[in-house]
Amino acid sequence: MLDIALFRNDKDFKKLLESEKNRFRETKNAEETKKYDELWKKAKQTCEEKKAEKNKITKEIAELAKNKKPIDQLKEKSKKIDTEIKDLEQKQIEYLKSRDKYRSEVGNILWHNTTIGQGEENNHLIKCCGKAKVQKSHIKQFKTLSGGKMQFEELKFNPKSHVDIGLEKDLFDLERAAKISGSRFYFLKNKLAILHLSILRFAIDKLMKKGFNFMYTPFIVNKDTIEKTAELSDFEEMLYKVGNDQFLIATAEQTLAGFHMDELIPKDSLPLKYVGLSSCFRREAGSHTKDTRGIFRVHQFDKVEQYIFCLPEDSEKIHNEMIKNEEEIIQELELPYRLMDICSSDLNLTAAKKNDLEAWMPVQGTFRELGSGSITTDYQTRNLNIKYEDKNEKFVVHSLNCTILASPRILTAIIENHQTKEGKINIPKALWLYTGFKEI
RNA sequence: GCAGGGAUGGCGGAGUGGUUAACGCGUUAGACUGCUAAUCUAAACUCCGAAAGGAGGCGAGGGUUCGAAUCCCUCUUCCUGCGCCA
Repeated sequence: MLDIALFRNDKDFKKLLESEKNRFRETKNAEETKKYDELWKKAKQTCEEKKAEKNKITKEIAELAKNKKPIDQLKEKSKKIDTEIKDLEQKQIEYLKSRDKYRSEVGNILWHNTTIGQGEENNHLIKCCGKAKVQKSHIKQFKTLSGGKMQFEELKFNPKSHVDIGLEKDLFDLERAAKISGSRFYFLKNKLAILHLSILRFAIDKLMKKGFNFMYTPFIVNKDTIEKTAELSDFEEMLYKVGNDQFLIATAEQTLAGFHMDELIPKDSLPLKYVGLSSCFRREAGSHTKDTRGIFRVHQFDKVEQYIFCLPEDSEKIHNEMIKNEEEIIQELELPYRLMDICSSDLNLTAAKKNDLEAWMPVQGTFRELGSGSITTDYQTRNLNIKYEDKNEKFVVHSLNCTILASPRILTAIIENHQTKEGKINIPKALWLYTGFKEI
């Protein structure tokens, strides 16, 4: 959540309200936060005055007891104050709870160059990369979606969807998965399962070469951690609860963010760069009709994720680096993609800025998200209490996250883009060493 | 799973019911001497407050007490031993 100081200072509060308006959100959360903060402060003050009074009496008793003098009268007085304190304390706690409930619903302050706009159609196209294979009937739409900036060649055959190819070539089993687990589950089979493993390892090796620490993280976190790393809406739509108070992670971002919880990080060790591998679990509630066929949108997948802790002034530079890392990987997988700046209304609360990388899908005739990277400033790290020290003063570190790739989603892009007229799937050269085969 | 022992500042570590959580290391600032070394002095948990000041803090949450790091209960977590196990 945001620094409470931003709500107290008029100038900052104005900026904050403007940011909320630019997100096309009501300013009620911010206003209620401010209101309850003031109530809390007042209640706290009166409560502390009572406590001070009581502490004074306690000290007097200690003095009397030392000299073996009677203390009964003061004891009575102290007990009386106690009941008053209890009431005041109750009030104080309630105000603080309300304050932070509203505060957690205020979005991060938008980054200076975040695209302001409402609705997906206002996302801003940053760049295109690669050469797309486009069916004749999709050319017009392709040109619009790529802003006319992307190279393409017309497909000379009718491409098959990843679902058809997968079933034809016995690369996954969806029916049996549905029978034993439910919809949106899958068995990956044979060479496709190998490709899945290969692609993860390929990505991890690449990032380790860039100096990232590789982390294979837990898949389950406790309530405390999930509350500090997820947003309220995630609990309703995304997260699986297991056991009493534990949750399956929806992304390694949650474990990596929590890795340094309650730590004071030496300034000169920043930035701390992590690349995590984990399975991810998502309920996908509220997306019942979307992408139901195949392995594009599933309840369980594996993801390689970058997560970096850094100094506030380095956020933007590092964000760009992380996006570049993602791009490099997708380029080596020879997938045509576009990079989008997500507009303000479509940002999650944590993100001040978010860029999505979307691959061209020749069968659907549209771009689909492969991953995204966000500037989150100190929004998560404040909850997690991760600080660094500079000249004996403590500051909250900043953090950023960015996908490298998620599989099996990326497999759908590979299958559809790299299929040949003869019905084969070409494996990108970069993966040969890992797969041990060049085509499926 | 069972039994025993722990959890105190950035780190190490004392403190077994009474006013201000000792001490050491490291950090920062200042002084001093050719010096960034040594030495000396000071500062540094969190919250409210412009400040003066006040409140809360010893893994978390409760309780006993005028008063709890210290006593009691529940939980979390770590260590040791035993058991089980891919």
